[in-house]
Amino acid sequence: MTNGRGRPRDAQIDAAVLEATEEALDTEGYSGVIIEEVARRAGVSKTAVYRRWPNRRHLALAALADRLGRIEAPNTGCTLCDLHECLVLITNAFRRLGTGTLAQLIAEGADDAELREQLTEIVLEPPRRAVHRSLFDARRRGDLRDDVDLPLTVDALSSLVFYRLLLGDDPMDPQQIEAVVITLLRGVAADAGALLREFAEHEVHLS
Amino acid sequence: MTNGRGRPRDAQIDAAVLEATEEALDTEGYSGVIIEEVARRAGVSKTAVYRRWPNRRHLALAALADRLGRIEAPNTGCTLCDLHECLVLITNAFRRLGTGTLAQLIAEGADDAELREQLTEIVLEPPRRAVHRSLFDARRRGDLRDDVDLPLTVDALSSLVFYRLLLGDDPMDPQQIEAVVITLLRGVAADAGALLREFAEHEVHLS
Amino acid sequence: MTNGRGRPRDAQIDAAVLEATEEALDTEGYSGVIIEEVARRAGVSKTAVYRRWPNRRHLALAALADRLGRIEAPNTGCTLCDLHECLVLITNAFRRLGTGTLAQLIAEGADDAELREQLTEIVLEPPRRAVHRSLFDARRRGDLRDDVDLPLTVDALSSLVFYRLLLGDDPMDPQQIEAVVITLLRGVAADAGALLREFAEHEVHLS
Amino acid sequence: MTNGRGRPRDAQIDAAVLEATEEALDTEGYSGVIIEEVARRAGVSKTAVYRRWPNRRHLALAALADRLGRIEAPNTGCTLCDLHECLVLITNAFRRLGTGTLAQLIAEGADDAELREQLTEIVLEPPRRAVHRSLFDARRRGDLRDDVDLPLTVDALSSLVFYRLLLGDDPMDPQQIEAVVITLLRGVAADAGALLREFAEHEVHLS
DNA sequence: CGATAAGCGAGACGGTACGTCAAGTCTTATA
DNA sequence: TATAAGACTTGACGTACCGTCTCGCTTATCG
Repeated sequence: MTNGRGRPRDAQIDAAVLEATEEALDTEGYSGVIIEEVARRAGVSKTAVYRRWPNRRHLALAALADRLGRIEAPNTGCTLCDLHECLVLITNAFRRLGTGTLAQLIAEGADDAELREQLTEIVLEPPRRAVHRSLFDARRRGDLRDDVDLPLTVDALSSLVFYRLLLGDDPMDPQQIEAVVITLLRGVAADAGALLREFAEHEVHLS
Repeated sequence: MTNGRGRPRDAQIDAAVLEATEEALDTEGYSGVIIEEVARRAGVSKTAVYRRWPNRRHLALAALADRLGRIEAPNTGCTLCDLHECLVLITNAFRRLGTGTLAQLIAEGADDAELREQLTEIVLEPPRRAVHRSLFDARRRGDLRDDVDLPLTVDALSSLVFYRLLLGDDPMDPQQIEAVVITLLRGVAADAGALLREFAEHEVHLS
Repeated sequence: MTNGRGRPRDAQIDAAVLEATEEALDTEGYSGVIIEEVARRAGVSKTAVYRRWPNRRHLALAALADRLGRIEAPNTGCTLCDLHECLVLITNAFRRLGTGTLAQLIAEGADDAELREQLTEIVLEPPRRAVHRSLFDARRRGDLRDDVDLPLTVDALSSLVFYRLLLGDDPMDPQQIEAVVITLLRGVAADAGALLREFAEHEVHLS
Repeated sequence: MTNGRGRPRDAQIDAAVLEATEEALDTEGYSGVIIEEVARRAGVSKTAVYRRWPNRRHLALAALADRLGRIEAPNTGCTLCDLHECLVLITNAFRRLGTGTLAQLIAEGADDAELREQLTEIVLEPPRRAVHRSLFDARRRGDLRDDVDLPLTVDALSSLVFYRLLLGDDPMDPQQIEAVVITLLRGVAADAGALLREFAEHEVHLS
């Protein structure tokens, strides 16, 4: 792409801008991400910002992605444990985002297909994949009924987390997550009793 | 409140402005709600708009509320039917909203506690109440297990609808709703088999 | 005109509004005469104000006229004394007006012939007439040269007072007025020496 | 000051805006100087205007100053000629200003000390300086009495011009100026007769 | 005495312009 | 090229005040 011709981009600028953006996101929310201000705080010119990200939305998204990091699906062999852990991870990862930030980005996505795609890919898919992975393993182990609609179940589980983040007064706590996972598993498990016993055992070990 | 003193507000103006706003919301989304333009289209002055709603956000919310209207909890005596019907109603009510509108409003709520409150009260609570009502009746009939966490179950059901509206590629269709309701009910039902049989019967009658 | 039919106007309202206007004029200047505020302070409705004065300009002018009151030409028989007294009266009458008020009214007169006329008639002419009267008497007494252009001399004398009010850092004080009157009289007097001697005598009497 | 950093201001914008403002001033008067309109006519954005002048008042003043240009004191050696010429120059320079413009600016000065200062410095002082210069030279030549109060005489002469511009039905014409100058000089001259003879001679030469 | 004609307070209404803000683009000079 | 600085366009915001109009109510005079 940039094949060495001319002055190379200063990598420190990328970092400084992202940091300033994250800070703005934290303290003021998305609408507080004012490019001129971000640039000033990063000790950088507006030009340098726009050279890297085409607009505010993408900058914010980049900052978000930077912060979210990776969510890895746990794999303990205990279905209930895995799912519970998954949802806790997701909740925590998003918790620090101001409510508005994610919503705003979703909103902006309405006018910008590319953004929507990136948002999905970067922010939404990773947690979904983790949940999917856990359920997939569970099914392979024979823990789930054969007729379970996997994608729908993935949605059912992750939706609650996002819903509470976006619209609830506060995000889910571990007990609530446990209750939901148990309830839902009862609906999809081949042998719910066995799963619950296994889960109880693990909990004992943990405590 | 306004005890007849002074010239009364012209109710037609309220109506005209809301209509113009809804139209803008439909065709351009939230960011297309430009007060000056809305006023112009409603044949009304900007002042008249600002006299009623303090800013764009509140206007948009009012228009939304106006459009959403009431969602009434069905009461057929068949738990599965009720819940299914509920979710279908909600999905349809929100479907016509541009994706972004709701998200945008949620986002704006981050900066405006009053708006957030109204948003909850006006937009979010009504569907929740309908679902709650259905579940409440079901429990009274003894259809649900005694240890069911009702509010959490309400969330679990409504969350999926909103999640798909906000973040999904498209909203839920009736089949998917059915699958989810069945799955979830399996987790909370006192006697899932009975409920399913009843549901099947009703469906026969309908077809 | 208003032949007694209907409820008669409340004279107290006229007074209260004028007073409030004058106060506004004093403290904030013409641009501080905000009708709504004036009405509020007078304990009166906007309607009542507009029923009496067609607009802000006329209201302000009325308040000004109310305050200026009458300026009577002195007639001591001593030309220099009369003129001096005249100019002092004028200066004092206008002194309390905020600089801007008069200027603003003049400015508004550019768009409003009626206002301009009234402004001239009510505010500007009275002092001019007093000066004119003094000079006229002086000429009749034979104190002035026969070829003196009376209107121009009137202008020359009053102009300085207004100039200092409108554009100067501060209005004229009595010493300055004396200096000017003497200088100008030297130019128009039939026998300047005599007039000065007479003036000196009067001053002695006064002290 | 601006040491070459950043994009330099476009001088054409200054010019275009001032021109548009002057035009508005001429055709509509001060109240016709509508920033949005001026910007449009200058083919420039409102922001660009506000970057240069903090508000309407200052813009109008700048336009005025731009138009008034310089008034240079004549120096013919003939006191009467110099003064006459001075006043004619001033009258002409201001004649084209709509009556209201100057008055309005004076009025606005009441609320804005900075404006008042600039107004004095830019608009009022130059003509005063020209008159002062003429009188100063005259005194040096011994044409004036020794006890003459120079500043006051300057005021006496210029005041009439401004008075007629602001409050008169029309500005002074050369004959009137001549009459006034002669009258006033009679009051301050060391030897009025000599000055008048000199003046008469010059007039002959000119015709 | 009741109809008629104002006056009045409260406040909605249309209108016009204001000055502000931030986004994103463009133009210099410098590194 | 990249960068900093900052000018520039664009488009909307929310505010302020003007002068008008519409209510419901009060006060006078006239028939």
